[in-house]
Amino acid sequence: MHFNIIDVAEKAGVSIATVSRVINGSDKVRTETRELVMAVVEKLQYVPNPSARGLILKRTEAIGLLLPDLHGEFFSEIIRGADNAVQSQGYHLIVSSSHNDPKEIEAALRFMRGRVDALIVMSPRVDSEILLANLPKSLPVVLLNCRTSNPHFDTIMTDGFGGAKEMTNYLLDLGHKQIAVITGSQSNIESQERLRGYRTAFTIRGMVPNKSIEFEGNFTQMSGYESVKEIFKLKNIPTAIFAFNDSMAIGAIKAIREEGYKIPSDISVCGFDDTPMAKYISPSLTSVHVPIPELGEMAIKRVFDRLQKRTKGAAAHIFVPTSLSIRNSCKKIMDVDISKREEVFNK
Amino acid sequence: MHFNIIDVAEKAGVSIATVSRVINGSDKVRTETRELVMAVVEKLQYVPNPSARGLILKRTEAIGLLLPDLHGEFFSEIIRGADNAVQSQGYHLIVSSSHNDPKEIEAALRFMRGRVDALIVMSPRVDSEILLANLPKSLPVVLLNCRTSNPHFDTIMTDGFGGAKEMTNYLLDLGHKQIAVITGSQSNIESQERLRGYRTAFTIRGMVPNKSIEFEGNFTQMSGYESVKEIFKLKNIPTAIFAFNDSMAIGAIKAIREEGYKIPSDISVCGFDDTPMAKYISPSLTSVHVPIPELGEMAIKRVFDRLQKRTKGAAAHIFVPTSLSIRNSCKKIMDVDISKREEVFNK
DNA sequence: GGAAATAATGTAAACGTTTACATTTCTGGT
DNA sequence: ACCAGAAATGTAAACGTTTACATTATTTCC
Repeated sequence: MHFNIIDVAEKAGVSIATVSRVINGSDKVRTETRELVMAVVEKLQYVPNPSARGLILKRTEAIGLLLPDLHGEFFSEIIRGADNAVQSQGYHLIVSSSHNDPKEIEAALRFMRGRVDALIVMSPRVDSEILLANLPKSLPVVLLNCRTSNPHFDTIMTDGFGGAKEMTNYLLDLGHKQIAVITGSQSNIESQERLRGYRTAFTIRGMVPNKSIEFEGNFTQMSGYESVKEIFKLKNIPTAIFAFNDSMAIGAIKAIREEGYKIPSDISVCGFDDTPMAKYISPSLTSVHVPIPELGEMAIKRVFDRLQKRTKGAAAHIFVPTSLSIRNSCKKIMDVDISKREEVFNK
Repeated sequence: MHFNIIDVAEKAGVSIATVSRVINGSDKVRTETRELVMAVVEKLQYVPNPSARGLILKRTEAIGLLLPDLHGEFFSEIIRGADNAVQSQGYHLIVSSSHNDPKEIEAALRFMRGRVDALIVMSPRVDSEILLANLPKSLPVVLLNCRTSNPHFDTIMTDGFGGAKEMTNYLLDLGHKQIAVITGSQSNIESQERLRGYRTAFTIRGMVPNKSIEFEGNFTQMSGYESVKEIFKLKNIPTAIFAFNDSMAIGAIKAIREEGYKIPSDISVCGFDDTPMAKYISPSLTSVHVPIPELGEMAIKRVFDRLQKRTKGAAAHIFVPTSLSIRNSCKKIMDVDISKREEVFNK
């Protein structure tokens, strides 16, 4: 039961061209007629049909945001940052999430084609390289934390390597030597980067990271919890646990306490991402700070730059630095403590 | 640089009608020609233009989801449930969030018009009644936790009243009498419902709720934290604190500990929503369980029923019950304890 | 007052589909 | 071999806009 431009034109006694001009604000149309038309528009509650508009204009005023399965606060913070940024430009966000395997992403991508003016893709799986290869090159695309050898796309990457290295260094400086990690899924490139950073921190000091205390999680609280249960089967309990996101750190903390250990006095724990939650749990969580909403915001900004041709030329590769948010979940190790549990795993 | 149906038709040596028929799977077209066409489609990577399609078909295969500002895990869980449900039907979700004031919602609504086949609206502000009144009645709309006197729309409401009442009862049964609440924004109808439930639990027992220990938060961790700081300025510290969502409960816990009190032995704390986080923090949080992803799922199901005309007739008003997830953050009050702090505020 | 310039408005094509209806091509029965 | 009927394919209108270009109305200037 919607009116179209013809209805408006008839009721106002003008041509559809005039109505169109009024609607689009542009051009010179007599104030008198403009007001007349606007009155009719108002009365009829006329809203231009976006399909018809999109068909001829070839733009939709929407930006597509492709996310993997969303757990925890991370992705909603991304959405928040992105949505705020698009709205300031009168654009809108089309979010498609909850797909991890390339097949689903492809379906989502097909859906997006023609419905959005630009695309922000977050596909952290290693095997999505192929997929990323044949992303539509007809629209601006920004890759968020994706690995690709294709230099054609703008990318934004957080420094997972540097962040993990810094955190590991921090723990080493506190005197920890047996630092277990709980990683994300093996096929997740962010997790890979963080693992690389973790290991590098050791090797830089001439130590060798102990691969037997690297546990694979999947970024959920439960996987953090379960990994710790595994950790406690070890002969020598590590003195610190580095979870590769905050959710797993929280799961880890629960498990550690169930085993009767205190944090940080018995075991230090830290996370990654520094989600809003981190500073509120107890002990407040030491974490690698990632500017999450800003990530979404930056991606949107980039996309608008492309859209408005402010930025032409080669793809940009933005590297977002991380920092340490040091709180109360990690503690300098007591020599006494170590002696009870230390194992000679480094020279 | 995209091909259209005409390109495909030409390359395949058939008419566009035939191509269309092949694309849409329907109708009788010779297997031979079908394969021929499909081959061309494949080669040209042809994807039908959704605008053109939407224009003539008047459907978009997208469902709009309108959310308020998203904080914490609640809304991302809603999205998760909804997205999973739409994907199983080959549909997609257009999420628009981060707007609280009616003006913004209206803009989002205008944007949605013509872009979606149905709408799910979550607008928990009291003053959005007007807005809800002139929601498009040309499409199926499901209202999620919205108050409206308009019986025209399908609604899904969680039983905030019942949940809060039950939780308050539980606390009263544990012997608590001074139960502070930290509410959401005053203008939030869910918060109002919960408050009503809280008060009712008292009055049912012939007690009168102490309004001076009702604190207004805004569903963020920080507001929970700050409310507790206020609470500790009181002469008589309540023995229990009931936060109207889990995020605020977490903020509250932090503040309580900073004041040197233990949970639950000194003060009991409970939340609302039972987000995934709740069972992992420590002490694990007693909370009113709300089936969050299921809420999104139900809304989508309802919308599809309408879309496929399986459900005609009057609007349905679904009432989603809540339940108590009892964990370790609340404790039976010791008589000794109360005596130290009790105030005669009920008969 | 009237030509020239300018401003306002109108006309019609185009965007890329779907589908009712028209046409062509097959099939099988005589 | 031919025809009826069925099956496959094609033609063209329709969906609701925008906009180049054409037309008409208004102003400006002598």
